[in-house]
Amino acid sequence: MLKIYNTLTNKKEDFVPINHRAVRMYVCGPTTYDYFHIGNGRAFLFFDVVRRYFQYKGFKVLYVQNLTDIDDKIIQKAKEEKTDIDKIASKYIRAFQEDIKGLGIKRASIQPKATDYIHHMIKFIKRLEHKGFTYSKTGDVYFSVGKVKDYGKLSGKNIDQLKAGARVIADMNKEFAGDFVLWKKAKPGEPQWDSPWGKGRPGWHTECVVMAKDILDKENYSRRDDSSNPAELFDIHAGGVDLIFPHHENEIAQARADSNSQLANYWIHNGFINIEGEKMSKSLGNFFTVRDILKKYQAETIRHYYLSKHYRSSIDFNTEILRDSQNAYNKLLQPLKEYYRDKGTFPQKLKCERLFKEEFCLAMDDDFNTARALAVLFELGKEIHKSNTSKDLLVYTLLKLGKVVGFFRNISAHIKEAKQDVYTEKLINMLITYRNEFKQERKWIYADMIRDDLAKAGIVLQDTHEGTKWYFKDS
RNA sequence: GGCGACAUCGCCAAGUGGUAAGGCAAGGGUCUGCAAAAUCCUCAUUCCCCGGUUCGAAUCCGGGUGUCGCCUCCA
Repeated sequence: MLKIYNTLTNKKEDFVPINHRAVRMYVCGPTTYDYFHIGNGRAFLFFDVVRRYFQYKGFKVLYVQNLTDIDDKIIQKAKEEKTDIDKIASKYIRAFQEDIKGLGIKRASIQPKATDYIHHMIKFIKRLEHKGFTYSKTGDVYFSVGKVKDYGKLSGKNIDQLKAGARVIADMNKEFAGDFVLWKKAKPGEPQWDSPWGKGRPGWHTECVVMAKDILDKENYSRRDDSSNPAELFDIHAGGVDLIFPHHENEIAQARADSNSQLANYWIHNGFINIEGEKMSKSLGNFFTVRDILKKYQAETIRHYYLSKHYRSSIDFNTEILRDSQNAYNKLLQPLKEYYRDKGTFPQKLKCERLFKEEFCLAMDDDFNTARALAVLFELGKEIHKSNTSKDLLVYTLLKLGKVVGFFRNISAHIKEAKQDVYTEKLINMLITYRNEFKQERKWIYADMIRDDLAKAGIVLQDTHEGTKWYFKDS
């Protein structure tokens, strides 16, 4: 039984999907005003693994990830670069898709853009207004948090505490510091849409609620038969811990106000990445973009790094830790490389070795304990070396389970690639022949010269029982 | 001021009542003309400190100490 830690209840709970054959997830996506950093990357990648695991278990997965393409920061960036927000947004949406792909993350089933939903949002805000949850002043529309029962349940806060909160900056138009803006009046020169409250744009907290509902409608995900579930629900709504408050809290508040829905049954939040013990964030400026890290490290290295610790813990980032992950991942790759070099292919269509599979699933079922799951893969790798009789089965199992966490992407192509250039291969084989001649004649100096010079060119020679093998240093 | 999390080998990191997974690094062996790579073996009687509960605690309780997060845009 899969157990998931639910922020809503602060407990590990048995996962019971709304539909027993399908899982619907909504994962908060990027605000597209910059390249995303490795902290964002952790969330995107981890929830990709969650999705893969559900698929591995036989669920059909609806994976929705929004793109926030209208927002203060985008407007700010557009001003700085003296261009308009569409250009900024589309540039970074494209970059987002590229970097996601670079990390080996599967594309979401649906990626709604906030600007495509402005009219839906206006309709939604009108409904909230009609039900008496809002107030408006001079063109801004606010949501009155105090009118929602259970406000603060997700983040474990109560309204009185929020009142006492020392750091809530007073917005003169707000009746209460915890209220949030649903519709923002446009300032001159800002992007704007017509609305019953004048020209303006939606506040950030509204888009996910509206898009989530609409998508379930469109996708024909009907309400659950029993009427105890009053509205469309996702199984999972996910994002980083920083989104718990106020973002997700406010989403729930709106859903409650609108249709007494809690939006999703399970709320999952991943921990932060720290730089030298301190939170990494755009506002602190101490961040690394995934784009830059991908220039130096392969996706699987980064993946290993992310998954080596439980997703709810915070995790440090530095170059040593990536180097460790690189070495670790290469170790995992080794038995596969060896197998492939011997057999020229990988085993197909077997069943996973039972014990390893069980151990792996036990780890993943325990609130996605990827660190424990990786340990199972390493044990499996070790076992492949030792085993004479069941190598095929074990190799197959390693490949299959590894893919659940996103490892071994295009592995056979990757191994083959190095040898594809026929001329290179001929030339290097020629040099190897010469070197062997020198070795026969015990002219070590010349033999070593060939080996050393090739090494400088990035080609490594290995003397083995079956003769001299070579490979490119980075493959 | 309010709320919360965490502290396990040199480093990273699982384990939440039954006697310390895994990875990196390190040391040793095999292989080699020497290397490199690979491979095999070794590597925490002990889990921040002090008390308590228990037949039994890294795990539960109480009290310290330390680190971090949220309460503001943020994954």
